[in-house]
Amino acid sequence: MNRATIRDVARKAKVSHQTVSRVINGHNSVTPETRERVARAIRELEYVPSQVARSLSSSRTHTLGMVTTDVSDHFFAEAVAGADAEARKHGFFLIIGSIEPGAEDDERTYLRLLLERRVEGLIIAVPRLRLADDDLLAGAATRLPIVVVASDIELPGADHVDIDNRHGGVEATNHLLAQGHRRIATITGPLDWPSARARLDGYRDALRGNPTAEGQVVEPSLDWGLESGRRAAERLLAVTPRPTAIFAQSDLLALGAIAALRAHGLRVPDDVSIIGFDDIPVAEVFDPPLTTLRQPMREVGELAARLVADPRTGARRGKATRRHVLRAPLVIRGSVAPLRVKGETDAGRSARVVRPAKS
Amino acid sequence: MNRATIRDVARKAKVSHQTVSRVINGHNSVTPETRERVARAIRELEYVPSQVARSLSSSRTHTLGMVTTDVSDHFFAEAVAGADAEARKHGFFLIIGSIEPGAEDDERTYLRLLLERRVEGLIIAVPRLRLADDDLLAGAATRLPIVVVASDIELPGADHVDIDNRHGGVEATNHLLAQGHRRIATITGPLDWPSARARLDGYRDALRGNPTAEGQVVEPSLDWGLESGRRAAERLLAVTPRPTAIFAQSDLLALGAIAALRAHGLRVPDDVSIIGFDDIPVAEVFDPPLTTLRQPMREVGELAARLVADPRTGARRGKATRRHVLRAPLVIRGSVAPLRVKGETDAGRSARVVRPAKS
DNA sequence: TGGCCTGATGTGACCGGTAACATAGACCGA
DNA sequence: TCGGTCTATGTTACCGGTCACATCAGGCCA
Repeated sequence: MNRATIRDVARKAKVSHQTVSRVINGHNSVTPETRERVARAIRELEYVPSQVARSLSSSRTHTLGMVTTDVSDHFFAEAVAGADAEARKHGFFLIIGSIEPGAEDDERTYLRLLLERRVEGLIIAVPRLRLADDDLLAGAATRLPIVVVASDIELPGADHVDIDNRHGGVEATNHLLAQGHRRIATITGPLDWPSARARLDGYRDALRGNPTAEGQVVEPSLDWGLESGRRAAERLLAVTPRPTAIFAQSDLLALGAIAALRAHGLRVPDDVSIIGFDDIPVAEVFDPPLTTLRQPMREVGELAARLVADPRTGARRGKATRRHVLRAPLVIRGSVAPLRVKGETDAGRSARVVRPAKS
Repeated sequence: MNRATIRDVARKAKVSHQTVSRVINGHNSVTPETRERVARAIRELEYVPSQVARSLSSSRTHTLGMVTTDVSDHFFAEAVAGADAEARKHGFFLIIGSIEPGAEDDERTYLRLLLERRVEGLIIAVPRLRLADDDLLAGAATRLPIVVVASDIELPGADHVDIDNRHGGVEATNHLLAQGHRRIATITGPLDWPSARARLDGYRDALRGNPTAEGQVVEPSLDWGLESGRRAAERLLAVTPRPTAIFAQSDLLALGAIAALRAHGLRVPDDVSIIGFDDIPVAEVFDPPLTTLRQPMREVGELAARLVADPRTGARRGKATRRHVLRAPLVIRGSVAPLRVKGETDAGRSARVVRPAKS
């Protein structure tokens, strides 16, 4: 047997289908007896209203779309969780489209599918978005609220939510400087990610702001993972003079680097100080506990969802871009130590001083 | 201006709306010229077909629903990612409903919402599901394919996908036994999770299977997290004689425990061996690298999605329950060491032998 | 007692597609 | 030359709700 419809219920309760609709939607002008009769019919027929039909006639889907980079990345998983929770608070469902690494041409397909489903708002959390000048996206921006997360594309009418990565980069580097370090390397994320570039800019800002710093040592990575951190650290070990501190742009990069250093008999933080970026759960129990910058990922997702779900934002459609930037606070633990001035080694080596770079 | 409809396109291209429909769906019997004319009209009007209307008339939504425990949990995030990828391969979209810890009464609401959206299949990954005898769920099971993940509820007609937790528990414990350990404690997950109970059963099986083992020391936790692991380890430190090895039912529990032991001056694995369960990414770079059982979480999600999306499975509707169990292979790293037989301490203490428990 | 307002309920159109069937030429073999 | 078949296209109903409006019975007031 097929699903019961509103008319089946009506027939059974001996009322019109419109009255059933009224009962379902909790309308007031229905007699208690009628209401009860309809309710019973609904129960007996196991009637479940069709959101599909409802959407078609009311042209409201109560659905938000979110396109993200692979959700197995902790950052995005948290953002999705936050967005989902917030969306529901506003009466929306979240459809996510998680883009597999490598299948980036999915973006457009996804966007299209979401638009076909008539989502009422869109969250785009794809840092390496190549849809910047896509007409599909631009067209969408004129008819529904869009929030862009962690990306620097310019999309007129869309809001942007991001971490203040540049400031984070400055803070991380300054923390190392404040501990007396002067030869500070950085392991960056993939430089086609805006966040990686911004953190690198912050690192440079901080070094430039401190005349005693000894210039840049930049190790870019291909991804944000452990193995990349390990490899980057291996390369840094070959640098002379060896840096005394490392700013790793993600916690996984930091942990990978620590593992590599340990494998070479170097202790953290005694021999090399390391600061990460993220504050993933294990950062705290690692040995040494990782000093890092806490990214409020969940809040990013929540804010994004609030912005698309909130009618006041919707009204902004087509207006100028607005940027919302969340700070990543410094969390001091045990992977950064003051520079040892054992009267030698460091001093001896720093004879070859590297000038701070211009750029 | 409002969204263009199929009839607007038809008017513009001077054909009937049905012809437009044919073009959209790539039907064959359309003249190339007509096709081109329609395609142009579509482009000019920026027409995007409405999946909503399409679903209503074809009664196909191409949507799967997945209800999960909070996706910020690594296990479920991976499962969702796997399910999403697999679903798309079969031409389905995945709507997830992530249940916040604490708001477990959401389950029913969620299920209802998904059914209202006429999902064509359902993945239920809520271990502590209290919907077992819910008529809503039972009714759903008769009309659409359902796969239950990591839960032991009996749902006639649904497939079950799970990790072989009991066997995993046996393997973990046997590995410790094989290294000479006899006093082996376990830190369990929350015991209202079937997986936690199954792993505990496995632990018991293994101890019972080895007559020289010295009985059970069970420390249940309230959740799977670091802090719980830490606290459980604290409690284990008070046990005399102190266990020489610990089977922690999750990696986070294991890492938390290691942190606590370290804080008390005990070294892992020299003083205490620890084995985890999960194989989260950082397990490998931890100090010591964590010996653990690798849960194929992504595969679980993929399999679940395949089962609901595959028409052959759909045909099974209403049939008996089928169970699919995936093995969690042992990953040997550095947190388990052979029992030191320093000729004393251990031997001395083990004077007070504890009989293996009955249960 | 009639007119008007209000609350409860019913009627028919409509949302934007698809499905089923109808129609009109073109081609084709007998 | 004619009926049959095939191809390209059109017509109309229908999916299951909501919306706007119609109707009808009381209650109230002048």
